Amino acid sequence: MRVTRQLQAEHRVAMLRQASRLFRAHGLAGVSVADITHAAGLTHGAFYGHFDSKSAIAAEACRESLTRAAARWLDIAAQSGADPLAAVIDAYLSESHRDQPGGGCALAALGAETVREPAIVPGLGDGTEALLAALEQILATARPALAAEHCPAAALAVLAAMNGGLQLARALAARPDRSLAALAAARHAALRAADLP
Amino acid sequence: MRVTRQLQAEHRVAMLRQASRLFRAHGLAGVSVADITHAAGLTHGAFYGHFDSKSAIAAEACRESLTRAAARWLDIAAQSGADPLAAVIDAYLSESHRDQPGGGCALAALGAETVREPAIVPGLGDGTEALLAALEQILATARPALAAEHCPAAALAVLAAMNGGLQLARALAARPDRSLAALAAARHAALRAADLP
DNA sequence: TCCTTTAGATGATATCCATCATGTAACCCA
DNA sequence: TGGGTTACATGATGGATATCATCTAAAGGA
Repeated sequence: MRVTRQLQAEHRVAMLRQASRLFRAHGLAGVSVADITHAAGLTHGAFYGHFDSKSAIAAEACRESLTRAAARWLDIAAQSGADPLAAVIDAYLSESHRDQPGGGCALAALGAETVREPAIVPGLGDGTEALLAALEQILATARPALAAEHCPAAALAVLAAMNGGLQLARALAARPDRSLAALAAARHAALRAADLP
Repeated sequence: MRVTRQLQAEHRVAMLRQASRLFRAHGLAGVSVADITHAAGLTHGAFYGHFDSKSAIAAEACRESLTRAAARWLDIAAQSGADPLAAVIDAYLSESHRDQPGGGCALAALGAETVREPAIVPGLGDGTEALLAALEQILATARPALAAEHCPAAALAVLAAMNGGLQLARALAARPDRSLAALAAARHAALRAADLP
């Protein structure tokens, strides 16, 4: 039953990836260790050789997922045309993001749950800072008129509007028109939050 | 062991109130039926005579808590001085609200979790609409220059910034200065979201 | 090639919990 | 005021799950 070092590393990555997806889709309590290992093609016995606990993999999944999201934002911004900031905001506050939490932002999907788990807080905090750093960078190039010292506050304001808007749209998902209105309103709020004070 | 009709009604209210507080403080999965009944001074046997299931009390707790929050917002706005909208936003994006989720907004504390529970979604949606209706009413009087047809969108934008800002501040709670900056930035974003388009 | 090490499978354990079943005492109506 | 109703307590149950223990077979160094 033993396995190549290469394969072992792949197993770890697979567990982390599946954990990230499953947690975002079903919440921390909605996913068991066995769910994660099975989704990665293993059994629950493989888990504790790779991770200390369920909380530990959740913390790592949050950090990694948000860090990757930050990189994706920079990509979107780099490949966009007229307004890189608007491109990122539009992608975030989209129907497809609203309807696919498993592939989406971990802050919106897990933030409320993870702040209660001390073992996960650092991972969430680091990941959130990664998102904010990406936003600051985008703001610095996309909004040259914005003074550099205002960029951190603007990034916080933009992320608040994005995150809150996505969750609002999900809370109103049973009322499709209201949910769409929430996405649109949050897009405006996020864009306006990046304006000069 | 039987009890006055009056007392029975009080028991129901007590369970609902404790459930609301406990769920917001510890999440849906972090609170058991026995936790709720014990917090209300009863045992778990009393529960199913009053509520159909844990999900049912959670749905009712969400609806009731948010409806009450909407009323409190109207109170704050009515009793405030210069800017009623700013008063509501300041109270929401305060350190004390950030640090006391058990007494705070159910949308921010439970939104991400409850959207995954079909039985709770209606309660959350209704409660969210109550918040939005209160905001629209406040906007209508506090921002007379805002056209009536823009009030719903403005309310959505304001609530998105408020909710997202609170969660962002909680996610960054381990970095006190950043957390405060998130509250301040979200206050600006929420206020600005209420400006004319 | 052989032996040690070890990744992962299988199985076990202990806990927790939602919900149901039953008992009892006391409210409330007649 | 007495008996039927019933709110709540106690106890039971079945399922789920985090984590630990053990086993085995193959990897990888000598």
